[in-house]
Amino acid sequence: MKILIVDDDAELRSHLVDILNEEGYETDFASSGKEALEKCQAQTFDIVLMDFMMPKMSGNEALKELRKHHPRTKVIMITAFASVENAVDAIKNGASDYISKPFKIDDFLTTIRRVIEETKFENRVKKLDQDKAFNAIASPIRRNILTMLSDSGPMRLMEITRELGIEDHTKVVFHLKILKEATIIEQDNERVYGLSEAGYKTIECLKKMEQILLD
Amino acid sequence: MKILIVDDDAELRSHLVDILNEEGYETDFASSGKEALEKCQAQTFDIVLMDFMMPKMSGNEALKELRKHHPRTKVIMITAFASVENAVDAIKNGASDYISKPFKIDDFLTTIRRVIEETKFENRVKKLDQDKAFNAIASPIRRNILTMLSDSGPMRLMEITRELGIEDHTKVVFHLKILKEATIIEQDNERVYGLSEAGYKTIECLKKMEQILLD
DNA sequence: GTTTGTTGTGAATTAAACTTCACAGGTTGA
DNA sequence: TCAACCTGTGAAGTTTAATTCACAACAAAC
Repeated sequence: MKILIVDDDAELRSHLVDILNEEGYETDFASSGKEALEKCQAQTFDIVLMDFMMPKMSGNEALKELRKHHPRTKVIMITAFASVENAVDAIKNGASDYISKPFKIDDFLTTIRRVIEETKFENRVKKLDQDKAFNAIASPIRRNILTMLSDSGPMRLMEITRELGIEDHTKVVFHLKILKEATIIEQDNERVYGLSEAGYKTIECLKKMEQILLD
Repeated sequence: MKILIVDDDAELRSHLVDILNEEGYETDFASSGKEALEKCQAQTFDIVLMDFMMPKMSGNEALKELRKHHPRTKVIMITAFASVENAVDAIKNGASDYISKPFKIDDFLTTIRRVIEETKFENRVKKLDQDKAFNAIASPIRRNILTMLSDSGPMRLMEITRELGIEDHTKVVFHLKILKEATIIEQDNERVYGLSEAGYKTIECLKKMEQILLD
């Protein structure tokens, strides 16, 4: 777990770094929003801990930029105790949580841990989705279905079945179900099968792989 | 099967087009090497039939260009009867076969059919290779092995086994064998496993897919 | 209103992928 | 030389994926 601490107050910054190091986290720090963005460009952090109030680029601006370019790193904002609206603002802009100054070390660590758990959980879910997608495109039949849907647009069950030259339609139903569970294809209310948003991305990948593998 | 006939002699050209159409092939024609390249750019041909001797861009030049930009379309050259060295030249430059002028229609068709059979065979083999590759990357374990080899360079069996946290090394052997059969990884004479040329391409694909699927 | 075609479900079977186990040759180091 | 480790094979067992079959709801066509 790599954590970046961003604060213009050198004393607080190094204090937080010490605490987190003691807990076994890998840390780095930045004294401004600009420096933080540069460090995030160079390496990948799991969590960024950022002060809301900073000179020049405000924490909120840096937050927006971060979420735009590194959607997978979580941001925790440090706000002044009084300003609830700042905290709400931060959440709206994509912060995972906020900590009000002054805070107890225990509360601080609890927040960090919770966000880490959330991150881990999200990653597990994404891994599962990925596994499904890779499995879905592992079968030649399913790849055929996908390229068909890509070339000819949405199709009905029996159209697909006949185009594939398969006699038993339940076999096709089986494969369509797998593609649907992987959210690669979807069915409209008239039961027509078509590529989903993720499906178009998958097709893109497929095309690239075929091209690369065929030469 | 789409065939492109390239010849500056309009009479011979339309004669060949007629013969091939009668045989049920889809045809198109061009009167110069330049025109042929343009047509190949716009659409994909399975076979290009090209006269060796043409004004301006020679058949040989056009052949080279074609092979460079469209390695999957086969080229059959038409040469003058006397010039054996031209035929040899054509083969060296990547032509699949050649036909000496004048020729009998039967011989001509036999050559066309042979090249078509070759193409079909090659495509079947490539399809099989592709299936293997997609299967190989369908397993999370094997994807882990690939990313490990990509990140850390070549590794020995037990290094891989321990890094994966697997107790039974024969399990890893099983997966390595599949990756080896898909020619994604290879073993040097000291039994160290490393990515093959196709392996690097596969990793590239994997990275792209992961990135696309994760967002 | 009966037939024909479409779109499914759920259980049973078959096939393929994966794992585990027993064993064995080869190398290294004490 | 003997013990410890690495690398692997082949068979048996387990699990998962894929196919086939029997059946059914629903719609359209005759």
